[in-house]
Amino acid sequence: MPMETLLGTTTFVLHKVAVASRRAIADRLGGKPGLTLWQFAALAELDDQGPVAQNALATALGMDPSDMVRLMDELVDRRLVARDRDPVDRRRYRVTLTAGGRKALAAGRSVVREVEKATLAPLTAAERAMLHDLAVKIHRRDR
Amino acid sequence: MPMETLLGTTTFVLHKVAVASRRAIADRLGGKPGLTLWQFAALAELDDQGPVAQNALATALGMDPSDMVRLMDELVDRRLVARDRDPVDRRRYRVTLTAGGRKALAAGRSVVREVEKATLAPLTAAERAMLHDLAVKIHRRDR
DNA sequence: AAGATTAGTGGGTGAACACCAACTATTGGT
DNA sequence: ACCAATAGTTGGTGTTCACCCACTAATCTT
Repeated sequence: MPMETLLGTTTFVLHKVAVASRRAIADRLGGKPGLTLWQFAALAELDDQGPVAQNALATALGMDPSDMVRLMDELVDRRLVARDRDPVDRRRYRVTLTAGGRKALAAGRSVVREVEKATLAPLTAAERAMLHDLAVKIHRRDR
Repeated sequence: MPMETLLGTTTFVLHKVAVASRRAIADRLGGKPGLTLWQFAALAELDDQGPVAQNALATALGMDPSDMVRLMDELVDRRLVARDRDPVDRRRYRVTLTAGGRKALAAGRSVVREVEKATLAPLTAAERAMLHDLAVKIHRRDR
């Protein structure tokens, strides 16, 4: 594999693959679950962390707080999350997943699993595990 | 590693890594070589394929022909490529790398190599090779 | 009580991206 | 000669993304 071609650079190929799967996931998240990628990520993060403030959620996902507001506005509208003032510190919200939110999250996860399965189909189970490990290893130092 | 978290989905982590390295490369390409990612890709593709028509270049890179026009306009302006009508079919251009273009490409490549090296630093040489193989394997079926 | 800090909000920006329609010049098919 | 198809060009579109500033309400510091 020639080192000088675009296909010879790992990050380039990685990027191609990642963007393709991102688009596939985004497209299919827009279907049944009716979620954007960010909305899905927010729901997933909420599920991981339990009730949190909007701000914490925003920084956890590496996005601007003002963008998080608008994201939450819609999720609240659709009753996927509940946004109540934190009684301890009334500047903050306590954002929690509703039953509907959990349902949407589950639907989203199954979409992600499907696409992931299709994307990684050319690999054996061992290779998939290896790829995941390597990606995580990079991601850790990288952040 | 829990399958249900965001960090448990391979494509998600892959995407994070890929986007980070893309940004790093784009930032540093903007420095000394003064190139955008697309411009760099075009130069690299030109070097791979030799003189080609703009259209062929556009489809090779998966971009719109009209966007390629504007990209080429700037590269021609900066004398990084020469754009001459193909004498055989005068609808086409024969786009060729100039000496300056080759120089810019070399500078770009060294940037890419540096960033790639830094990005993949947490991995051993064997792991880097493995990662590249896996990425290419996915990319092939995926296209 | 005053001033600094933090959470959330609203409004807005500029760049990148991925297109699309309409047009000219040229060529190939018949 | 005529028509269809192709290469390139121009001038747009709408979306996403990643910000930034100014502001309110609440809290913390002193």
